[in-house]
Amino acid sequence: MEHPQQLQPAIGSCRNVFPAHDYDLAATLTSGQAFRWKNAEQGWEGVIGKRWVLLWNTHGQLEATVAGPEVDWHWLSHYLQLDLDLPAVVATFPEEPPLRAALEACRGLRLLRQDPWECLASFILSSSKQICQIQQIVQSLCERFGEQIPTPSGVGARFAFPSAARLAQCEERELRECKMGFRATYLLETAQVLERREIDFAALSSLSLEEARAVLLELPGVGKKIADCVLLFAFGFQQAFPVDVWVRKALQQLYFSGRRVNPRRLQEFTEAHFGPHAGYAQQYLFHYMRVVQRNRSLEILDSHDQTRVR
DNA sequence: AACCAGGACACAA
DNA sequence: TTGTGTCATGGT
Repeated sequence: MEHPQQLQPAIGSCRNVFPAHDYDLAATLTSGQAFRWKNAEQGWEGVIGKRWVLLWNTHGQLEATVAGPEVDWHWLSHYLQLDLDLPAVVATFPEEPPLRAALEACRGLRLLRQDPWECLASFILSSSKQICQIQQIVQSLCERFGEQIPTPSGVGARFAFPSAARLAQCEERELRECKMGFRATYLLETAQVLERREIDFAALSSLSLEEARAVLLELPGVGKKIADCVLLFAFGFQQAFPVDVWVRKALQQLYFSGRRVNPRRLQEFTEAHFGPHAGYAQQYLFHYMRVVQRNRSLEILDSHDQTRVR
C-alpha cells in the first residue's frame, strides 16, 4: 500500500490550488479533445508543453502538482480555461430537452485550450481511429521523437509532444512504426509544410472562423472535421462545430427523428441552432453519446453477470 | 468473425 | 453535387 509520505509532492515538485466550480476533470480529460491524460492513483497525469502535470479535483477546487519550482501558473489556468464563465456559456444555449439532458449528464465538462501543433497533429492521427488507439499512437510518437521533460522522483521518463521541426525530419517508415498507418504521410507532409512556413500557423487566431478554416483545409490530411477540432480546441473559436460519426448520430437522433442528413444540411442546422458557443454544445453532445453508450454496454455486461449467478 | 473507429481523398457517375 | 473504394490497425 501507499505510504502516506508518498502522497506528498515529491522533492523538487511544486503544488498549487485553484478555485474551480463545476469543473469535472475526468469528463474533460476523457472527452476526446486531448490524448495525453492518464488516470493514475493520485489523479490525472499528463504533459502540458514541456511540463509534467498531475491534476485532481477536491471539493470545489482543483489541485495541481508539477515537477519543478513554479511561480507563474498562468500556463495551466490558460490550458484549463479556468477563467471561463461556464454558466454564462450555458445561458446562450437553446432551451430544449436534448441539449439540457446532455448538459445534465456531463455537468462540469469543459473545453481545454491546447497547443495548436499538438492538437493539429493529434487530430490528423485521429481519423477513423478509436480514442484509446489515438492515445497509444500519440504516446508512442512522444516516446520516440519527443524531448524528455523533468519529472518528480519515482515517476519515470516522460516526453513532450514532438515539434513539427522534429517530425518533418522523420522518414515515413519511422512514423508508421508508431502504428499510425496511412496517416503517416499526412502527418509528415503537414509537419513539412509548417516547417517551411508555407502557412502562417500562428496568425490564425486573428482571422475569422471561415478564413482560419480555409487555411487549415490547405493542409494534407485536414478536412472540415479536423480543422474544426483544431479551431475549437486550440484556437478557441467557440463556433467551430466538428461533426464526427458520434455527433452526426447525436444530431440525427435528437433533432431529425433518426433520419440521415447530409453534411451541408447538418452544418446549416448547427450554425442556426446552437448559438455563439456552438462548439461547447458539440462537446456536450459528443461526450453524452459516449457516456450513454458506455452505460448501455455496462448494463449488458451486468445482466450477463446476473444470469450467470442464477 | 464481421463491423466500426472524433476522416480525408481520389475518382466515378 | 453525391456516392463509393481505399488507406492501416486494433477494439468490440
